[in-house]
Amino acid sequence: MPADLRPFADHLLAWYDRHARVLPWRVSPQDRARGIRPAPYRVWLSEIMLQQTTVAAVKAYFAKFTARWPHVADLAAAPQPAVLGEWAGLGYYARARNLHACAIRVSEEFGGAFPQTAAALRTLPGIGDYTSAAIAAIAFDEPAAVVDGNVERVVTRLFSIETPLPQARKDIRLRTAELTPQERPGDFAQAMMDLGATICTPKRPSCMVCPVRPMCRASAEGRAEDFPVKKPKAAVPERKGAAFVATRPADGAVWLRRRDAPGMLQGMSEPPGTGWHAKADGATGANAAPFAADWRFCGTVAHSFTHFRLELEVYRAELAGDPPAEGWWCPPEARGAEALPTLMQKVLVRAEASPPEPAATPKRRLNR
DNA sequence: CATACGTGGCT
DNA sequence: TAGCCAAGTAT
Repeated sequence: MPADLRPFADHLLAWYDRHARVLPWRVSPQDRARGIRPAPYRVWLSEIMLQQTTVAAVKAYFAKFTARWPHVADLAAAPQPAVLGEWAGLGYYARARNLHACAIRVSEEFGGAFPQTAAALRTLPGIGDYTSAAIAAIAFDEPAAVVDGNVERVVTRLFSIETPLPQARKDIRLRTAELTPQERPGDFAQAMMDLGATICTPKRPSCMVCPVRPMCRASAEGRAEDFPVKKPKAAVPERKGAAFVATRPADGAVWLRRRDAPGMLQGMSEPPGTGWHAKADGATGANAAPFAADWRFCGTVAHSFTHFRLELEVYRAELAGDPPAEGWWCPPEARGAEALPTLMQKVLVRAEASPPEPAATPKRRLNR
């Protein structure tokens, strides 16, 4: 490390010693100094959950997962639907599928012990550049360059990097590697993320109380908020479709199926529905039902995904017997364990909140 | 390098 | 409110 960068890590770590956030998956810098190490399983699990996800949202899920599956072998032994069921609501469901696959590989190929280098961790499903470096640094003291969105923000401000993201990534990684100390690399990584989360925030950063302000070029120039520079995003298109909620009068069960096709919400549960088409394609309606029934329109559900906005028409019908389709009845008491993404939770609420009679707009039944 | 991939909170 | 943002990865 260049001599003029050493004070950065020292100042940051001194600040971290006093201001580290207390988090369920974290070992405090004081305990860490006493030789206490975080369990790699807990570090890994928290890092996967925290990908593009807020600390506040993760806490409850981390508690549920560690209570139900205390060790990686427990998770590896679980059926995938159970894992998806616990993950439901957290989003980015490929993470849950990869989490399970990773647990199985660690159990089968590594005897239940996570590999200890970033390079080896990087080969596991769901573990990329950031997560491999974070686990290696936090759990195994490897001085890896840990670069997440917080670090990108901190580093682009430190050096007033004008190159827009993602073009600037390589430069940011090299700068982070130079800043990272040989000692306490895990605390350093967590300190950078805490700094980004609490002081060096995207908007209205608290430069006046920042422990590294003397070393920050953007702050000196009074333009911290100008970084990182980002490439403008494309507008999100709108799509529409329909969902059909069949209920069983005897116990209020709803008919669900599994989304098997690769793509959105793969592996998750849903009431049967149409594909999601460009809004301009028009007509959905009860005619699109997967099987004939007395479908009643219940209103629409709007939901925003990262790359498109969706408007779903919701229909409901009571069924005497089983529908001629793949799926299963989910009684009310089993609802909580279902792998229902938030969108589908909204659909069920919409269907069940709608009055039973009469049909809002009588739609012709032209279904097969 | 660009795009697909969820969700909830905040401004 | 519409947009932005949060401890990214896979392809």
